[in-house]
Amino acid sequence: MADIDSDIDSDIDSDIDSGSGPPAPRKRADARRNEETLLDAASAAFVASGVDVPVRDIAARAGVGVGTIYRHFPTRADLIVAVYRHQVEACAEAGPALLASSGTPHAALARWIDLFVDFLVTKHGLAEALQSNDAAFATLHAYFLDRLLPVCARLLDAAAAAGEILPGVDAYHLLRGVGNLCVGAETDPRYDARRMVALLVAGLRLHRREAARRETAAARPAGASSPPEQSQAM
Amino acid sequence: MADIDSDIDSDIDSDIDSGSGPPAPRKRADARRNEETLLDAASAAFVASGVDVPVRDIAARAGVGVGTIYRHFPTRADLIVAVYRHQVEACAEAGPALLASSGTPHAALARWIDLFVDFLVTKHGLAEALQSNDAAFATLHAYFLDRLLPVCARLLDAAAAAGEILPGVDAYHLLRGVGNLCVGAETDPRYDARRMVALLVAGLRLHRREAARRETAAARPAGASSPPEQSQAM
DNA sequence: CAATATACGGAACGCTGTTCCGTTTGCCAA
DNA sequence: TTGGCAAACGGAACAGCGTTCCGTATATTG
Repeated sequence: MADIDSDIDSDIDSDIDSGSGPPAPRKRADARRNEETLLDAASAAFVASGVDVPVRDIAARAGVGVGTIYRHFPTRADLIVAVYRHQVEACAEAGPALLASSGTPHAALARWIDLFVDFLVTKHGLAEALQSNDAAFATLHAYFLDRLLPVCARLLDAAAAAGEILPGVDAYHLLRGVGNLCVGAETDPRYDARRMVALLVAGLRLHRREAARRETAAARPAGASSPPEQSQAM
Repeated sequence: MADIDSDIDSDIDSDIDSGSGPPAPRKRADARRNEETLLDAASAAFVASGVDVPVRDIAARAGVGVGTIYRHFPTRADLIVAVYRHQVEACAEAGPALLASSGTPHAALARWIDLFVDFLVTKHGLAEALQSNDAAFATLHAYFLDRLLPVCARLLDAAAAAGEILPGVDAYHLLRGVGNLCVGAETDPRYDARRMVALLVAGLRLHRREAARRETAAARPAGASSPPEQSQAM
């Protein structure tokens, strides 16, 4: 499975007057240099010690003071987003492509989730950070949701429209569930997150029997309709 | 759904010479009193601020110094285990009971997992602590596994033997997956862990079509047997 | 009522994230 | 080229955490 590209941002100051807002008074040269250095250092530090590596370590790697980090990236989430921006973007863009190239919408969904899982699982502590409700990670949360939620929703809708999965599962739940299942995937050799995710994805498939039941239920007056199998677990 | 009992240990020093090992020279009265006070304080603090409440807060609640906590409970995990021991025990004991009383093994499994999820979801941060690979939580991990893994395995085996679920899913994976799905269930109102767990449990069901395919595959020479639907996601 | 082992309290240490300000440095205009 | 100033830097300093350690207090026992 081809993984998403993993090079580092090089278009840091590419917002040179995009036409809207205040003129953006152009940053100093050393500032731009440091920002790039910091991204490299952070990327390396994340690989070595996870995304929750001490700020001082990143600063030391980059050869700057801690103040410089906070000036460029007010929260840790901003730094994480900057480091993984390209990969998240690639994952988002892969969604529509998979929908077009895959046999069925469900296959596309499964493949896309695979991509997402591969990404999460190979970044120490990213999954953990994503579910953390620490205020420092709010930006991270927001960014991932902003980029990936629409993609996931579209795949989900397509699969539901094709009658392959049961409707009513929203993208947020799925994304969050998948993210949750990835927690600890790297540190625990006994645990295989991919397998559990596959089970989850399998769980939302609509099977012949359920589909039939669902149709007869739809024909009857709505209300106490008995939802499919997994509801017996509630 | 009846939840597990939630009273606090009162048989702290019930190991008064159980016959084995060194004579256990009987603790001082104030020590026993403090241990109980600490359990109460910790229980209250966990409810108020989650299981990762600062040690000092627990100490303040109990009216003791932090040293006293560490003397009684060397690691935070020991304290957590002590507080929730009864409930975990009850959950473990409910397994065989459910297997006997429920219609099918799969129903028993689903109900038991419900019990487990209800327990996890109502304890702030417990799920998070369970997957944390922080060394401080090793005891917690070990205890939960020790008590719940055999129960889960037995339910799983029963369901597999009845042909209701696909074999080859081991109890550790399931327990861990369910635990993972419970992370953040309390703090994120948009997320419904129970629903995702239900999906996961549904995912391991063996359906008519798959069962048939599985049988023909078993009849053929083993090796490149194509596993059921969810494998297309791998 | 001593003597002593046991347990207690909380100061102290080390490691975090985060802020803040004196100092340095790039930039531009004179 | 140079002077001045805004921008950026570095790291000391602060606050909050877990954990350790030891002088002090106290329950127990003879």
